[in-house]
Amino acid sequence: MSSIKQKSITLHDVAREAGVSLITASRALGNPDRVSEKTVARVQAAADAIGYIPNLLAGGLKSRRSRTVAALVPIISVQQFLPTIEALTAMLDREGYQLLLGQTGYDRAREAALLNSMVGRQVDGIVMAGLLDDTPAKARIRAAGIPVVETWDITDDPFDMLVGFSHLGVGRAVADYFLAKGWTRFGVATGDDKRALIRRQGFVDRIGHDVPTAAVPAPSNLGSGRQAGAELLTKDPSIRAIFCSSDTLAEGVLTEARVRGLRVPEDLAVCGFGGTSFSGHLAPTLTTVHVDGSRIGSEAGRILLARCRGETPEEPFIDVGFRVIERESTAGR
Amino acid sequence: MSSIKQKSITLHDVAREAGVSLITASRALGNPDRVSEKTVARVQAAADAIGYIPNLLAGGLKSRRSRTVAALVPIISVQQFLPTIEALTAMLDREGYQLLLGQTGYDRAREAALLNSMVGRQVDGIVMAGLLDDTPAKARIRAAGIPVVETWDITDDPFDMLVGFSHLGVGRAVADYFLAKGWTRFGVATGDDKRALIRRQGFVDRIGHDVPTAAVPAPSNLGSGRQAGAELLTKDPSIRAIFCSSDTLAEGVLTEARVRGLRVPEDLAVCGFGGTSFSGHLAPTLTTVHVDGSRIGSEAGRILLARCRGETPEEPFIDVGFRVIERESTAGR
DNA sequence: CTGTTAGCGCTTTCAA
DNA sequence: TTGAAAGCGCTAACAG
Repeated sequence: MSSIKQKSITLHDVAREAGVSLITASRALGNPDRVSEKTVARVQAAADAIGYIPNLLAGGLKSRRSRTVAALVPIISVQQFLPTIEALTAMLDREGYQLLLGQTGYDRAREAALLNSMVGRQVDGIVMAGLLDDTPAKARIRAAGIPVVETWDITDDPFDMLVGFSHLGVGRAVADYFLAKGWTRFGVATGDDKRALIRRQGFVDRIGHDVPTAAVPAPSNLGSGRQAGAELLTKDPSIRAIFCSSDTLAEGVLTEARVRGLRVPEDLAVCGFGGTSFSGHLAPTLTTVHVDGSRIGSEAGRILLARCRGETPEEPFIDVGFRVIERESTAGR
Repeated sequence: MSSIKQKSITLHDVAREAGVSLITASRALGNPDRVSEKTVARVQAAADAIGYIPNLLAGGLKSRRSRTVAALVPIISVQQFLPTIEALTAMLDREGYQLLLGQTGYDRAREAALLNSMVGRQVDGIVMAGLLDDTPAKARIRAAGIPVVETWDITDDPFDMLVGFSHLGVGRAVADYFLAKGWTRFGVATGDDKRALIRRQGFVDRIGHDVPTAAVPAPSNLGSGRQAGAELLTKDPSIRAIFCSSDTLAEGVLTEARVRGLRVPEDLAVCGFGGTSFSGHLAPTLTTVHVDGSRIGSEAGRILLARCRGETPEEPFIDVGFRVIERESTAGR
């Protein structure tokens, strides 16, 4: 197979084949209501017959709409964001938009570079996992007038639109829940990323005093979860309840507890974060803070597409909330 | 923030600012070796000063290179492919390419539609998770001369380039391993996707007779793994060794076995597939078939980029192989 | 080393 | 309802 691209079939060919002008062919395919039904049918037939595929770069150059949206995540393997990406992609696809994926690697220089690259690609919108970092790219995005949706976090000063929830609130809610259960000896197992540390902060604030903490590099995984669990249980064997910054981390703590002969929840209570589907199928089932990542993706897609169509979404600032789901790992009191 | 895009800063502005012609500015930024160092410096300075970001749509229209690559996966939440996507994205990014992500949803009509859309976006290459389905889009891709890398599978008749391994071989290897251990009562827990079923086929072939099988919908998860485990252990309590089509499924089977009071591996041996990082941190640690998904991504990126540069990769058909990693879940004989 | 010319394929604007 | 003209912002090809 040769990599030389033969000259492709253009709208010109379709027009000739259908016996109409270039622009009529364009309209027949793009704005069928502005052309007679008969003509539309003839152009459609011609396009199908010769296998025409419109060049979206050319169209986008003139119309200034690339029908492309950028999504930036730290690393794609951070499972948290997968349902969001999945829902976003599905929603965009339905409207003929495609998703450009970028990985910042938790690095603001790379984030800035990626954003510039996305601006250069004339994306019609940007969805961020998290808040936009304070880089020079910010000004360019504003200058270019590109709609942005920040997600999975909340702030008083959003760049543009936002779909998220309060991580501080999550930490507090878990602390309240633990306190309501009457426990007194707490620990935290956390990834070292910004939002996880904010959840920890909320937890500590509400508990009222500092709490033994094991921090592992983000993204956390089962192995680092076991490690964090081991660290906490070694450092302070009297710990009775552990708040984990992800369900995966929590699974590691559960595993480590089991290996050490600790019963959950009798000897140790464990709470995760994320509300992943697997959390309900562990043994014991895992208490977690559920966040509707899929909804974040579809809401973000919805308000972004609205703005792409030139509308002004009635509510460009959506708090999807969260809820503590009590399961076996903290039950029984 | 308004969605009206003000007229953007173009190369024209840079040229004027630097006091050179348009094309010299273009070369200074794109092919610096064809322009005097002094001019390059001046143009660079001008571009930086006014915050110029090149319009890649415009450049791509003329040069017929969009610096964009499409990656098609069934669903992004199928974890198997994440390391591949991650490595691919990272490699592309280093060369200034971006990744367009598409989800086929295991549906060939959607796959065909997505491929057409990607062709229309003038992608410079396509990476498929799995083999290209036999759709009309195939002919168009060939006609457009777009390089394609099929991954995670193998065939005698690849469309273009390929980086994968034999699923039949995986099934056989696990059967050989089980047989070498001297076991005789087998079961299979599998997702219902094509490649998982081929692995099962290889397993059954080598075992020499049909084997109790629990099939769950792809993508499999911890819950469906527990379900499959329950189904197998109920249907045939004498089962002694289970081959699972993913590590996640295997984790479900391990969990179900534990809940039922079965010891692994004493009462039941379990083997997964994928070689995910978590498999080594379960308790018991999970025997699995390791596949280097990250390498698949980087090799695919490498040969694809080579072709984008007009080179002919010396080896456009790479078998990355696999290997059975023995761990506690099948140890002890 | 630098510049001029001519488009890439499509859609907007204006006119019929 | 249809068409002609005029570019979108950039780069390939050829001159100078």
